Amino acid sequence: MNQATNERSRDPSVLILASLASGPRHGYAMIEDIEHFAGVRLGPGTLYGAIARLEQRGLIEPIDSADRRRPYRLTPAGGAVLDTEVGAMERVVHLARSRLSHE
Amino acid sequence: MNQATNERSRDPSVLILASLASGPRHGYAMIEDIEHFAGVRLGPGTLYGAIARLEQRGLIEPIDSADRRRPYRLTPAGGAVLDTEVGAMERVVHLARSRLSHE
DNA sequence: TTGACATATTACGTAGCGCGATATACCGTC
DNA sequence: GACGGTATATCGCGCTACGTAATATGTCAA
Repeated sequence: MNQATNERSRDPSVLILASLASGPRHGYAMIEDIEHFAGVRLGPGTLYGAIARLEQRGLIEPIDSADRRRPYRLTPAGGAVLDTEVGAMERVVHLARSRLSHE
Repeated sequence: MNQATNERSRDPSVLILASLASGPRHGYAMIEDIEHFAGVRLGPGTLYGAIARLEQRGLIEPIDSADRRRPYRLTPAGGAVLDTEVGAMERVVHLARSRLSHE
């Protein structure tokens, strides 16, 4: 049984990249950061799954830490992808906005 | 073998809603409209699958036509959802932009 | 010590995407 | 009118990522 009244567009990967755009963070901190700026609280599976995929794609990378936290940071490639993504979203946003308004 | 170098954020459902925001359209016309404004050409399975789900959720509805085309239009609920979605995307876009720039 | 919280890992079911193959109707052209 | 191409939609299927929940483990305060 999943969510039924579900609104899309909280694409975990983009949210993670956006979260890391302000500096390195570990998973749990991302959860809270994302919750603040996007109003979505990602579950652990969702988050760490997405993190693993992003790391595999070379868009984020872990940095060492003393404690058991696993901080990550954006790679240059990750920054570029985020930038591209954001540009694409922006275009859709503007088009939808103009279509919605002049209707 | 699926897409590997895949960039997310071309969420078919949002694209369809955005396409219909300028007036009724049938599936095939959406494919081309979306290709123009988003640069993505959705495959038939992707498109008609998403259309069916949107209809089930009451966000779009079919209108009658003489020929074999099946035009759809946004329902009020669909317009509202699109508006909300777009607002959410916009917030993420702005945040990511500001984080990317001042870094 | 105990209990609450922070943090991460794993397992699993499921939905939606992406692709390809297949219909069928329509249109022009010879 | 037959033929080939395009417009338009349907179906089936694999696969991935999402979502949820259960579990581990470390940390800190009382």
